[in-house]
Amino acid sequence: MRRARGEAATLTLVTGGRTERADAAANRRRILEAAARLFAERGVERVTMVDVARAAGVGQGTLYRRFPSKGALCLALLDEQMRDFQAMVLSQLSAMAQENVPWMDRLGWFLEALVHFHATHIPLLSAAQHEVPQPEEFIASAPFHWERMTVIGLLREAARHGEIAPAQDLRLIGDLLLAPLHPEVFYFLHASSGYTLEQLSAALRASALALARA
Amino acid sequence: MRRARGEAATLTLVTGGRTERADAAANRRRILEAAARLFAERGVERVTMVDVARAAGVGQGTLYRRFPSKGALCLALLDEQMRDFQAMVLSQLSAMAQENVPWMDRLGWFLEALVHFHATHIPLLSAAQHEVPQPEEFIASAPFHWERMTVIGLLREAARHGEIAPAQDLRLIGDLLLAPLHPEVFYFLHASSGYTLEQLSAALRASALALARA
DNA sequence: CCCATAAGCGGATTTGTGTCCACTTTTTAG
DNA sequence: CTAAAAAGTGGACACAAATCCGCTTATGGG
Repeated sequence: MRRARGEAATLTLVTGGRTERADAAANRRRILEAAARLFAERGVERVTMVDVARAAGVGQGTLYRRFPSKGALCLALLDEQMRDFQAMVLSQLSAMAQENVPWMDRLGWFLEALVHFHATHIPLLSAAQHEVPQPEEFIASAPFHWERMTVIGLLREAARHGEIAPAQDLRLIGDLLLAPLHPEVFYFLHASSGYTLEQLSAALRASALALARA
Repeated sequence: MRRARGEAATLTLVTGGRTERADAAANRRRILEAAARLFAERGVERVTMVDVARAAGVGQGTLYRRFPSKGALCLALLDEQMRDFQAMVLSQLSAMAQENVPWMDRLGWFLEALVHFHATHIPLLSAAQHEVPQPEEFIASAPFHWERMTVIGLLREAARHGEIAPAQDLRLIGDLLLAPLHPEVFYFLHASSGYTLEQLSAALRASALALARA
């Protein structure tokens, strides 16, 4: 497994003084659209990167320049698909703020929303997690990072408002709450072990309360 | 990614009327030893299957006949390395039974033992989980299955002895407790997020109590 | 011991992920 | 407008995981 070349590309984009070229931006768009279509039709595993490049009308070098691995391509798609979800979450949390909903109830709601989002996106989540070259890349990615920050943030606010004990290591509690949402664990729980989404949601809500108040 | 051929080999071994041939058994031994050595020296990722075959003095076809993927080889090694650990666990649980230790304390001890086992075997655990062709193969494997059965078993005994409420869905609680021990999650918690083994052990013990009594 | 059968063998080959680098195109400053 | 610099391109190529199948060997029954 060789050094991921996209790292260099990423650094170039970040440190360069120029904006992204128009042709490159258009190609990126094309690649993402082709990948989304092919993955939805055939499943990630049965689509090769050559397939994606062909469907996008670009060469392999172009594809890899932009997405250093198949896993990175999946993560980029996941990031896009999460945009709407994130907007919905922010909107709903806003509405709850207007109504002064208890923070732990907001957390419970968010965990349930996560369960449903993960359930409807399990193919791409699972592929993203499995296709990244380095094991820890998935958890360190932007989508999972956002989930984590939100959970920990809600816990912190709950503590600040006296709903839970402030001495808790809230970061660790947040991480423990999110562990079952790791794609492989989640797939095992939902698809293999047969727990319903309602069961999982209820369990996470109960966990949040139990852990935060223990 | 083509159909795993080892499935056919496995079925043959199970349904065949014959015992394993002596040469095949010896080759299997040789392969496992070579792999253990090379993986320990260079890390799983830097060792190719050709390296293992050469070191074992067998051909590639022989290697793959026995271990359908690199991940399966890792799992087999993990299974072996877990033997001593399992024996130690059984022995310790026996000793606790003699002393009538509360079941939840036994569970807490087991969870802590798991944390330590996972910490000292994270390279192989991580590789096994990441190298298996199908995402769910790891969790369904024998080592993880044993962990799961033991945790759920201890919870059930705790309920039977009135230490925790029996109405709980103990299976789900056990699964939630084990989620942070999934290799990728565990690596993230311990190596990336900086939680010590003591912190993780304490958190799992507290989780067990909180979840089971909630 | 012999023979038939089934298990087992291995190295050439395939496949998909990822790399390489000479060439092309876009952008910006003068 | 022009030239230089930097971003970007793509298809040949490398590599490691995995497959294939004709050939070999071990086993058990007669």
